Amino acid sequence: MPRMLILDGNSLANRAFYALPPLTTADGRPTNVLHGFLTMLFKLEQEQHPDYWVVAFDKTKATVRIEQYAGYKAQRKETPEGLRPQFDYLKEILAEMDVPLLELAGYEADDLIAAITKQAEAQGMEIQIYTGDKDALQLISPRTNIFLTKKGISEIERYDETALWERYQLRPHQIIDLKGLMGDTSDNIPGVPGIGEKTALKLLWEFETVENVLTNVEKVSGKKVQSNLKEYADQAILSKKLATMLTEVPLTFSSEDFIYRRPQASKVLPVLQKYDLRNVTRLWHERHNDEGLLSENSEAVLETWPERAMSEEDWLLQIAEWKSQKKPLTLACRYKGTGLQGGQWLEWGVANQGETFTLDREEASEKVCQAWLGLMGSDEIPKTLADSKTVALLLANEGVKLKGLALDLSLASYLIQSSRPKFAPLDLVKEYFPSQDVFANIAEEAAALAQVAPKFEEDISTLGLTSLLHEIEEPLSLVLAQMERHGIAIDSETLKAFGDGISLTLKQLEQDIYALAEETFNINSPKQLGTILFEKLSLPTAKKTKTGYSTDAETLEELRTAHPVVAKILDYRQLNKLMSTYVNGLLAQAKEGRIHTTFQQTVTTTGRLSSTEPNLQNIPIRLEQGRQLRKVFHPTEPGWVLLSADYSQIELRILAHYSQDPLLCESFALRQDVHTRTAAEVFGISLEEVTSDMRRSAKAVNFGLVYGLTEFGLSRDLGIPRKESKFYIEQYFKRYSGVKRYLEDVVTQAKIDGQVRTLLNRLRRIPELLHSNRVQRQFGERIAMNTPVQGTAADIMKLAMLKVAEGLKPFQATMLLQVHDELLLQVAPEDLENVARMLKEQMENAYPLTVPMTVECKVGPNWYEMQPFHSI
DNA sequence: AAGCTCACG
DNA sequence: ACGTACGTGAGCTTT
Repeated sequence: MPRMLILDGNSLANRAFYALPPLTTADGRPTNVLHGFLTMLFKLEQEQHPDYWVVAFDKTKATVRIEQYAGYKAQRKETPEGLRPQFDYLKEILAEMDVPLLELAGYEADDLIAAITKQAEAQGMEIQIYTGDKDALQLISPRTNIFLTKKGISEIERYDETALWERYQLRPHQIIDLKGLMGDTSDNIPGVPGIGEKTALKLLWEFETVENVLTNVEKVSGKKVQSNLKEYADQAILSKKLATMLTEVPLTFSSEDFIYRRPQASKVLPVLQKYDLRNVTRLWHERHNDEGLLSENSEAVLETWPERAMSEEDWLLQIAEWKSQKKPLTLACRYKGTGLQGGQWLEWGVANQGETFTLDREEASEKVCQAWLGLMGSDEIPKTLADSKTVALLLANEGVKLKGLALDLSLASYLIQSSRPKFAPLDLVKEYFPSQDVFANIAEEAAALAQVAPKFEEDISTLGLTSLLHEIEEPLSLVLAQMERHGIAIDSETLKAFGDGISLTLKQLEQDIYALAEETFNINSPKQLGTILFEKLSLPTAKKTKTGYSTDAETLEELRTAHPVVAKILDYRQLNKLMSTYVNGLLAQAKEGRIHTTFQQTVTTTGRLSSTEPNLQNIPIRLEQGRQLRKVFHPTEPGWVLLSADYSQIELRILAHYSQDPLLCESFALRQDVHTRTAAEVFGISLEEVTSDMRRSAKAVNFGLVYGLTEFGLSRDLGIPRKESKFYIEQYFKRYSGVKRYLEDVVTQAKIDGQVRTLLNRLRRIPELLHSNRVQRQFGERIAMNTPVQGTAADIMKLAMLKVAEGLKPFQATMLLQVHDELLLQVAPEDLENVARMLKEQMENAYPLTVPMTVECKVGPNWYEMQPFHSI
């Protein structure tokens, strides 16, 4: 079916104008709408592959509707100054892109859209309408879908009849009735006073149309509503009329007028340059690069793979055949609950060589289920999945260990483009089959995954990510599944008691603060707090945020001596954080004495893991009061101990390895305290002469290096003048010129490649390097400096986790948590010595660098009382 | 849903 | 003259 894209130029331009910051050309002409609109258009072009497209614009002044109702759109503000000229720029660019434009004196874009839609439907096209205007929902039909901009313009929500029903329980033709009753302030459609969306919907669910509501007005519940309906009956009818999009326009067009022609670089690039549209230009290039680099085929359409109906006997035979012939299977799974908590599989979709199957838990016999689970636990059947960690957890709930994982498509997609937000099956398929909209059933989902799999494999291979995927990320997902499933033991009683103590102090602090402020207010509200501190108490203001006064800890620390309430607030903040996030947060998550976090493996841009629900990677440690919390984490088995292993200075060691800077390398080779050594070099003194203050400064410099050092950042971190931080940085780079050269080189190369890589070849694209905004570009430079370092640390830790998981097998010990450069295990006391030795050995040698890696082990009865442990 | 604040590496 | 250290997730308030 040919596909037509219709864009509401005015509506989308307005959205873009308000959603985006005020960008301009070098000579000051506004361009934010151009950015927003064109970005969207390019994306649509790439994802939807239109056969026809058109952008409709209002041709204002005397519209037909003004004759009907003088108030119509009277409310509407004048087009803002920054927006008006952009319509002309936009039309100029669209013309160069060969995008058909449509406008007609006296008519709004709305009406043109309605008219085109009607004709296109008659010609049997599929129609997609893009707008921010909900009125368009009235045009929904089996052939026509509406795509509404959600927040800003970057997110789009698709509406068909089903989606509309789910959202409002209305049919498309009732949208005008809805507007008739509730009105629309932005279009100044009056509606009926006192009737908003909720009441209007209720009325329409009962009476279907405005006319029917009015006929049956006596049956309407609610006195006020009823009397308003009577009084404003005419206005309701008129409002409905105003909301109706006109399909009769004095214009005939043929589909020829709207044919999609591929935009020509020779015409488009110059006009993009004319308006300084560097981002859009970059997008243009990216699109063409991507097409060259990746095996995307815009014409690709999924094949329909037939589903075979299966009796119990068929299933048993089929499973036996797969097993004996070691057939590779692609699997999709529907389940209830989460993979982790009481999750149960409901349906499996299976795809194999052009055929698909559905295994339904309700229908399948016990025998078939057992045979199937046998297949899942078999190393000999290669499996392609979209989310192996969840599947592994679901199978573990059935007592089966997932084996034979051949390809995890979510992980593959993450490695190809780590910044891509979603990795659900549909998103994965859409990456190569952009026109795929929904899966009819689980079998079709499996078939789609099976067809997308070779494309992922190909791109993974092209990008040099094969071993990172198959040898690290995929096996790691199964290790993470085990860790999540095991969980970590927590003592809820102690935690509650801890919370009770905090509560008491918190109440007292609250009273003290109210007394000192001489009024009660919400201390948790930065806005109210700001008013009290900076207006009522007239404390000196230092920093401001977008929305008002800044009241963060750094600001308040400055004011500590200015008023006694400030210290109380700082205490309150600290305790309140402990109470809400940690005491209450963790208590809510504890089940049967354990906490099971979820490790996210496809979230960070650098390759690190993250931890959610709850986040166990940010349990307090820096301040003693919060650190106490760690007492509640303990081993699950009586008598066992917790064992932790920390990489020491892993990121600086990686920097040393990358840069081969002689001083930095030597420092590690000699196993010196690296911060003391840095201080000695920067201040030009001997190691013995370094004071603790000098060491502290040097430590901050070392930290900063990894982040992409700036004078500003260092001065803020150390609380020193910019001049001083500048001096430190200069001194540092004089002594450590190898580091300087490396950091310069990595940025230069990143600008050439548009990406950086870690030691294990993990890739991060850095589009920020091409941004027109200098701040953004510098951000890109810091990313280029930081990602290889942070990412390599993540690579090495992941590799170490695999080796440790393997090494733990002979022992009574479990891996519990990973906190970026630390692993936490629980161990039976008789195995402690051996496990600690293995742990240190495997971590230190996971991926040898040119400088030694060191790992510090600690042991204790809980996560608070950890003492250094040196194996013999 | 966005902004602020703050916990961790 | 600007606005900045890198990477996360959660709770709370305000819009």
